[in-house]
Amino acid sequence: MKLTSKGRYAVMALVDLARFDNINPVSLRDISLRQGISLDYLEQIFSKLKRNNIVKSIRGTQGGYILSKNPNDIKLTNIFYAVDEKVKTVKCNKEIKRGCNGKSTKCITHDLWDELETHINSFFENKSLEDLINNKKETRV
Amino acid sequence: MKLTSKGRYAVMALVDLARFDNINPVSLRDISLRQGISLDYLEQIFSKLKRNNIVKSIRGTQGGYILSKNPNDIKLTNIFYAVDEKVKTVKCNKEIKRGCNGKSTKCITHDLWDELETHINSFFENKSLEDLINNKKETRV
DNA sequence: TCTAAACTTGACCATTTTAGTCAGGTATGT
DNA sequence: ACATACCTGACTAAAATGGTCAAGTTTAGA
Ligand code: FES
Ligand code: FES
Repeated sequence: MKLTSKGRYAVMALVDLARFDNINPVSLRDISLRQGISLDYLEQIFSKLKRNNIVKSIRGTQGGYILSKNPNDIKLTNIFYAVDEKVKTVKCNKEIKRGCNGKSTKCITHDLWDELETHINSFFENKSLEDLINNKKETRV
Repeated sequence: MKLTSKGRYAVMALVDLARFDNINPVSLRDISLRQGISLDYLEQIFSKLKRNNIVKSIRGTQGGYILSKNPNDIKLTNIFYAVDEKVKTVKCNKEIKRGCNGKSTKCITHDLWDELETHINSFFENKSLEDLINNKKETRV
């Protein structure tokens, strides 16, 4: 059960972006340098963030990205959804009315995993970008 | 962020085992058939569970496994630890006093991921096998 | 004593996912 | 014009996953 780089980077990059003023666009090159994330990889991530209306892009010299909403309205859930970082704990496909064992009944641990999924998602739903930009100072490990 | 089969199967198998009486050993073959888990794979998992003192083995005909503790004393945490299903959300290595960026400071999202890790682990710490064997009836999806 | 059931161990492997790289573009402010 | 920065799609090495396979050892029961 681990967080992938895509989700981690997406949040990192957005926090970085949000910490700078949201009038002047921030270039991916800057984020790349500051956070140590590959520029090419960031581009992939931001294309998804843009498609999901989390950031706006401004092309050309002096271009970059800006948030398309208030940091308070961007929840981790939205970010993760945008970059396909999904929480998947049950094995079965809930769409199909069929358990992971192929039977029409749920397996003996289905409810447990479902509860876990809800538990994890609640964390993401209750955290916004705003919550992450307040403590601006980097501190010692 | 997803749960791996090893962790899922370990819990499934133990719930299955715990539902049967814990005096007579339950064979992996039975669990395999009931839960639709590969026997060979189950053997790998149970060897870990045994090393971590969660189950006891009884060899020979009529052998099998029994729980080595009261279901109430077996938390999901213990099971996951035994089969190396670890929750890993931070990127850095906490042992080494160094951030994921190589610097001696934490990255801007370190605290967030650390909080997430705690949040997820609390779920596992508060669930015991006992909690999972009460509702014995399989229900419709 | 023989045999079958069941645990034990370690090596092996195909597939999928991850975490990127690379190679081209296109738009735009100066 | 040209440098900067976004945009797009293809590609890939390495790691993780989810097993399988083979060759044991132990022990109950006929
Ligand atoms: S996880 Fe849903 S039926 Fe098994
Ligand atoms: S996750 Fe710990 S420093 Fe980045």
